[in-house]
Amino acid sequence: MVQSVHRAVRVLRELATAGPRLGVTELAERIGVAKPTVHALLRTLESEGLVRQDRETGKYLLGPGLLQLGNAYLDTQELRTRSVTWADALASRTGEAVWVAVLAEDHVLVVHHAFRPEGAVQILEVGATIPWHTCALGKAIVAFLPSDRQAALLEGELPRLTGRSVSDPAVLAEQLEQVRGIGYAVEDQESALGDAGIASPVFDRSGEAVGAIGVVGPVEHVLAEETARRKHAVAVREVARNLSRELGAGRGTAWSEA
Amino acid sequence: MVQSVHRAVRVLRELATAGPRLGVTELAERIGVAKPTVHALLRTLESEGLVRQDRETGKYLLGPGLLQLGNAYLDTQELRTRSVTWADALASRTGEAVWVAVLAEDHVLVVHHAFRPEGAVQILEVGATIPWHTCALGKAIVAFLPSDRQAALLEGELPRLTGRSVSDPAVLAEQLEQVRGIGYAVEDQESALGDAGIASPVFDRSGEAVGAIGVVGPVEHVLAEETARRKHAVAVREVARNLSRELGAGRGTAWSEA
DNA sequence: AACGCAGTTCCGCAATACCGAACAGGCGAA
DNA sequence: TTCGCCTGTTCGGTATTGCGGAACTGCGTT
Repeated sequence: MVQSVHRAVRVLRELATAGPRLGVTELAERIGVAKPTVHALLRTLESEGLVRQDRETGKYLLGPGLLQLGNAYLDTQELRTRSVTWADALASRTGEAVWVAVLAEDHVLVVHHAFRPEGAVQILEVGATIPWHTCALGKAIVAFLPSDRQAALLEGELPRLTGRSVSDPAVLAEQLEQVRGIGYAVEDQESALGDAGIASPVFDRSGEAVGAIGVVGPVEHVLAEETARRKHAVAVREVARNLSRELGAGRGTAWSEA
Repeated sequence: MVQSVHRAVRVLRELATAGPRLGVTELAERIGVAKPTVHALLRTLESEGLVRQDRETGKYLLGPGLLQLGNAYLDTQELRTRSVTWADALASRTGEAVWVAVLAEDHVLVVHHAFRPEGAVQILEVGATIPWHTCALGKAIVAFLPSDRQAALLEGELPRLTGRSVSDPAVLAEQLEQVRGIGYAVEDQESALGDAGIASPVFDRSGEAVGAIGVVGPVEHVLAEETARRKHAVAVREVARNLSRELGAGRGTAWSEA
């Protein structure tokens, strides 16, 4: 484990989470490293374009090179490239926005976003991260993970984003069991009030859940009446299954075990 | 300059540019570093989520952490957040897609993309990079840079992307002079056949050109007839000026010098 | 069955990154 | 204006740390 690289990434993370425009001194005490050390790291990162220095205040903030690398990641993500057409189809079939996501640590990372066909301005959510237990995408993925990883996630932090977030491991475990039974997961305003979602897991040739696809929208559209909800669930599950086949998953993978 | 951080970034860059899914050995000889060293770097980056290892082949590819950092960069980019409403307005006024970009090294980096109001599927170009001299955005920014940076860019590599790309420094210098005169730059299929663009620079309180905003679309829409072209140019320049004011640029900045 | 090549591990050397202390520049208070 | 305090920055000695040669292991091929 290379120490200086580890510290450099911590610097980037700190700039990303704590407000941007941090000074050398502030960064140094946040990370617990001597000031000159942080300075050297910053200079290196700056020469690579991953960090830039505000000429007026002398403070540091994230650099454009990160966006290029982030975009390069998206291109390597086979799930994303393969999901584009399926996501579009699902969006027009359901009339709702469609998200495709993968699991990164204990958060869900949105890698593709097909806009709702109709409707006003929508902001692009690619790159957004959400705690796994507060969204349908996350529950869909985790439900089909090996049980040791599942247990680890259930024991981790389970923050509450809204009054409806579920933070009790026992309740979540039960929900996951249910997801394994029906093949899709549901979120009812657990990450943002007014928003709901339905999602199903996507598998690749290894048989592991590599991500999930699902619809996201106003709770009135997605979950209001039972018939609409069922129609959405069927559409989502079907698309997820097709996408999985395209990624090389055999018929015998987890979603057919249910 | 911290050596191991520099090398770690080189690893990431190599994975981003050369095809993804590179092996340790291949990376080692590309970068000119011993195999065990690269291995240690990769393990560190993997533990940070910036790199992941394909379990089947053992080869390495970019990780999801990069997307999170790239997105965090976008949030720090004041130009982007401020430009959103202006870009939407410009898109509906002109009926074309609108891009907002900054200069990163000798490339232009798209930080915001407002879709064309009408029209079929469009792919999101945020994160895309284009050589500065092959697009209107790039010429608009460079034209108002300090003359030493301008000279450096003109002396650098000027690759040709299409048969219409301009790679002669003298011709480009003349174009930049013209841009300074009229306050906007034009691209005629210099980065992709069939695509054209018109862009104006955006300034901040320091008076430096921090980016550019402009329309991009089929050459038939953007440059076909003189009247439409002029209308677009006026709209672009006006929006760029308003955006600059919002970023704190005084009346006395470069775009009014022309 | 033997080969070659991949990713991985080990260990000693010394190059390298770390940090304490001192420097320079900008801002606010007095 | 002057002082003092706070930045970001530079320097150089120390020993921690990362480096790479050589050896190991497991897979796919010949």
